[in-house]
Amino acid sequence: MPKRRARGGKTADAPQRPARYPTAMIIAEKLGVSKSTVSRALKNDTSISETVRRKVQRLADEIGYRPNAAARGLITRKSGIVGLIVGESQNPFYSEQLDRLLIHLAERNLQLMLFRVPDGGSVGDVIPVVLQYQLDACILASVSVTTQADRMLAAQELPTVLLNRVPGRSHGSAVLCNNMDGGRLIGEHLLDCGASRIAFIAGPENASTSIEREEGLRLSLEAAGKTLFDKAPGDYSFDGGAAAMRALLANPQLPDAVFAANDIMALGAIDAMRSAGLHVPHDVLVAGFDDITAARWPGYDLTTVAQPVDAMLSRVLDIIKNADAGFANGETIYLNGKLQIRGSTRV
Amino acid sequence: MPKRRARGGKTADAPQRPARYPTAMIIAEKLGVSKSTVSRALKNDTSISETVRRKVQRLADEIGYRPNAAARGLITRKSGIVGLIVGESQNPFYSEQLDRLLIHLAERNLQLMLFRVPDGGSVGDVIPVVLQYQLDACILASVSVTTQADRMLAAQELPTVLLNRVPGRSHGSAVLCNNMDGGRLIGEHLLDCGASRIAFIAGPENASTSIEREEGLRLSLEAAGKTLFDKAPGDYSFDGGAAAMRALLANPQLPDAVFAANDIMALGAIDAMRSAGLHVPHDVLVAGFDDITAARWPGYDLTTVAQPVDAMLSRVLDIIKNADAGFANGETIYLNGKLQIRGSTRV
DNA sequence: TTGAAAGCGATACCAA
DNA sequence: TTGGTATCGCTTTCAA
Repeated sequence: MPKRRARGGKTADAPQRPARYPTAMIIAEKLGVSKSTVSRALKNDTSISETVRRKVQRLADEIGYRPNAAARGLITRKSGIVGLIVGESQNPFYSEQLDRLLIHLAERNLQLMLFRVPDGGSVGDVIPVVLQYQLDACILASVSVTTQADRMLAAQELPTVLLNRVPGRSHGSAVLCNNMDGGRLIGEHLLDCGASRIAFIAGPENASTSIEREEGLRLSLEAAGKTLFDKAPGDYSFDGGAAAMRALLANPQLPDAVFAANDIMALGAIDAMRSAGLHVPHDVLVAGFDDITAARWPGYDLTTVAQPVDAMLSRVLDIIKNADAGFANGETIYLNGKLQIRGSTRV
Repeated sequence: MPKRRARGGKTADAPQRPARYPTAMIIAEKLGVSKSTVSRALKNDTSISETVRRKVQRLADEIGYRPNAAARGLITRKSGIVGLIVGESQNPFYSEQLDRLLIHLAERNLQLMLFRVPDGGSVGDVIPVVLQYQLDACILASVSVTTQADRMLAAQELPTVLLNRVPGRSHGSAVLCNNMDGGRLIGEHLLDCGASRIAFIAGPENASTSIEREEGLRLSLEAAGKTLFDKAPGDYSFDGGAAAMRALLANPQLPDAVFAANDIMALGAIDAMRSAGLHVPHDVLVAGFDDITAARWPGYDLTTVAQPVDAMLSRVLDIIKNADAGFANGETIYLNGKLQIRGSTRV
């Protein structure tokens, strides 16, 4: 007597529950071959006779067989899934970047799982969840990585890449836009335009991107024997940019150029100036950073630094692929942005 | 002699490969209990002694044990993952919606896999990939569902919900904003503002959302004994809205109000009017649909219909949950939007 | 309340 | 080139 089976057995005395979807076993039975053969036939790198390969392939296509990713991942220890951890942010730059990321991933047959850090929480809150899924790698963007989270990640065997975040003490890799260089490009350009009273609208206090962009701006000013004229704190949001601009306008002497640490704040700043009856670029030059779509809208026509998004993502995926192959990973890559001169600084 | 093991066995003669992360088996061994017990202990609904439960729980927390989602999914046939299929689109509305979706999912302990239909492709292209992952459900947004894809999905046991898409012949469910009613709201409002020559800027030709919004507009006009004054084709993009507006401006007589089928086109239309020296709202009233963030920017201050995003997503998740429980699903839910009156129609 | 054992569906080793 | 079999890590009967 055959062994008894708890579920879905194939013995006549057990109730048959039809599979919810075709499995390799079903194909094997229909074709009178072993499931090993079916498995081999469907990835055309292992030794198999062409006749059998085609036979299996045809039936598989016919019944719409798709190997179960979970089962495969269990044994191969590869899920084909990359995780992306994002924070709360209405910055359009991230959604534009996300769209590009999906394209890069698709090119390499990878899928994406998206994790969002809860409002007011930190990366550490989602890491336990992330780890349940056998991700091939994990990208962190638009979130600040606490040292605690840093340690949690370093303790795992999950290859991690920071996108536009300065790496902490972990052994993960990072790909960043050269923010300092970008800040310098803007500074030099504003000086070229004849500006002498240049103000900076900063992002959140601890945002490395903002700090570096400011540093680049300062360096270019120093090189020209000048200093930063004014500075207002912002928060990388449209409203924050507008508020910062109003703060700058409240001072007795106005700047003749403003560099906002990102585009969305620059747009807010422009709106605030217009409300105050000022004209861009005639009264004040304005520049941003990121080159989001709205920066190209004629109503703003914003000079900015375009982040090399595709190049950055390409490097991110290279790192993921190498980590996959078992190479040590712990590189930090800076890629230069490109100055986009538009109407907001054209006098 | 014990059975030979190919990999990672526990017999002394086989080479030991340490687990890459803690498993239930490891906890079981350390605690001298069976892995069944560990499994039971961690979901506190099965019968287990409180002593053992706490003991297991503590060690699990200590070594950071997280059950392998793939292995669990293999047996439970639930992955805890919901898929979202999106098309190519730079409409900010979708990224704002995505952010909300992540929040709704997190509340129910669900994760998200994101699939993007390749440019120029159709949903049918990604369905085979989607099916490899044992998703609990699948949401289709911002993609047109071909009848072919419709059939592919209907043939699967994958609960599917269309978001703002009119359901085809499949047995899937759909949640939509009441676009017709929204169009009516805009029409009535524009008439209230004294407009008499109302033009419409349409979305892509086959977009049901655009067709329905137009229909609502027409109904409200008819009710007032009027007809649509003019219409220009758009494509749901900023540039498309601007181009459509220029087309309207090229006609001998100008409209005194314009309703764009979505916000992003309305913004483009406003920019185009300003470039042409026209003033909004004094020369022309403008209204959109969606209530994206940029609609609130002071530079646009756009009157629009706010889609009830949270209510819609809430219904989507209810449907998913019910489908999960095995209830038949084939409902179509319309939720009314809310008119947001702003400066672009305030005279 | 607990443990042993049978799978979930696939891959990969080994021997034939 | 093929089939048999052991596993991946977990849940779930069934028996104790």
